[in-house]
Amino acid sequence: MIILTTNIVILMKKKSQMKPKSENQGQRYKGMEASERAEERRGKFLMAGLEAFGVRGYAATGIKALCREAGLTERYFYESFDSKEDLLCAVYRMIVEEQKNDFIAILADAGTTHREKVAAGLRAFFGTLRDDPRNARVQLFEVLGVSPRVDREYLAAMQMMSDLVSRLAGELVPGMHHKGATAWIIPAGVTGALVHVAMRWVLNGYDVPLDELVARMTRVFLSWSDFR
Amino acid sequence: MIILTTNIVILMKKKSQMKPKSENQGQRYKGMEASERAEERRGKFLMAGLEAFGVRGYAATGIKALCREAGLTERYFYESFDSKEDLLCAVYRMIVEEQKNDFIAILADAGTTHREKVAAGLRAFFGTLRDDPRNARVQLFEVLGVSPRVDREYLAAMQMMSDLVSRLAGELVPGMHHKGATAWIIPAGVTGALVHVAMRWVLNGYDVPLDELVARMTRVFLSWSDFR
DNA sequence: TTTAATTGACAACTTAAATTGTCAGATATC
DNA sequence: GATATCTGACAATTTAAGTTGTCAATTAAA
Repeated sequence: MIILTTNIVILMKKKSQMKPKSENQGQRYKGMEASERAEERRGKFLMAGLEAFGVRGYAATGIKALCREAGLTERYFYESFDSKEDLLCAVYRMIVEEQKNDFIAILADAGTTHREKVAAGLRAFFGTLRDDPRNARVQLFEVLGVSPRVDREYLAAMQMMSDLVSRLAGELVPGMHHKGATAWIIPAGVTGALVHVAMRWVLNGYDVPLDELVARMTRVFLSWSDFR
Repeated sequence: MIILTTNIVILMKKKSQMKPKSENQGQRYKGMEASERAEERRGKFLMAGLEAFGVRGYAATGIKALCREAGLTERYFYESFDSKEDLLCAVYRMIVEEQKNDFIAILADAGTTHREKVAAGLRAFFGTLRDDPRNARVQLFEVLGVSPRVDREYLAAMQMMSDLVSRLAGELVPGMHHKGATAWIIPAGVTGALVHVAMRWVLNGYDVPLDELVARMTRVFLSWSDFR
């Protein structure tokens, strides 16, 4: 389910942050500050979420199972996250951020030709999905239709991907910057094509070699750069 | 959530079909046979589902609300459907079937050129989405991530769409039939592009005129037919 | 060694929705 | 007009999960 009444946002009431019973603490434990320990626990939940959502699926995973996976208990889950959905968003952001950074690094690499950049970008995208199927499952399937909030995250990520496509295409064909109300169409189309081909590739068990997939999609991508 | 363990299918135990208390009935009411009345009620639920799912959304719609919308009560809902999910599948199929038939009619129309067929096909696809926003919302957004079963329906519909794209492209470039393990890639890419552009178009309130969208996507489609 | 905060295990509570059941009133047949 | 089926309203039950609360065991500081 994706929210269409995009203007209406229901603000979530911030949880009471689970303060320790007595206020003024900050004791060191296991050689770490309280905030460090909390950070570490948060990280464990992120890893547990990737594993559980990516292997058994979001809907099939309960809070208790997540805690077991993380080796922690419910109280610590609610220390760092408001809900299961909240954790999913955090996991998704982590994944998407990483891919974005990889992609930007490739764009910034001045030592390669434009065509090589396209191939490298596509290789980074599809390669990541192949190398960590949990990652693939979460970002391609599990985030779909969870809630209005997750939908917004998903659409924002798609938008970001379209923007990266635009930048890459813009480098390829310097004069092509569309300005009009239809400038979004081609990048959105490319993004949709990449995501959908990735879905099928994953569902079919990565049955096409990475190199071949990259080569083919590179040709498609390049053919598109002509449109304006 | 999309099921990846595609081989495991949990069969649903068929409901007891809600037989009338005494077996051997078949009385006529309001001038109709029992089966006709049941059919009519089923149809009301299909319409109510399209309206409710398409306007308020699948997750936000409860069984009771659905019954109110249909002007019937729970017992009749369970007469025709196993669950809310079951109704969603039925609504989705209804929508997809109709679009498929439209598309096939266009393919069969011998009086037009191939290029005109492409434009007509795209116009049918995008036009339907614009003319009934409920339909658009259900088929583009609401079916995502509901359950493994709905995911299978969705992926089957995408597969069908890819097949139609292949047929259309095959007519355009007669010699292009790929046979290899990678033949699915380009049609899947086209399908993903169409669906994703449609999503953005709907979310942005149909801000680009239909004609312009069709013209632009037609050019993209045609450029693709060259790939093999 | 003593003490107080922290942690882990798990039970208890809460919530929300689907599903089933009851029964009086409506509708056609005979 | 009498009777049996069908229908609609709505209460009762069931189910399933998230969320909160309790308490003993653990860990580090003093």
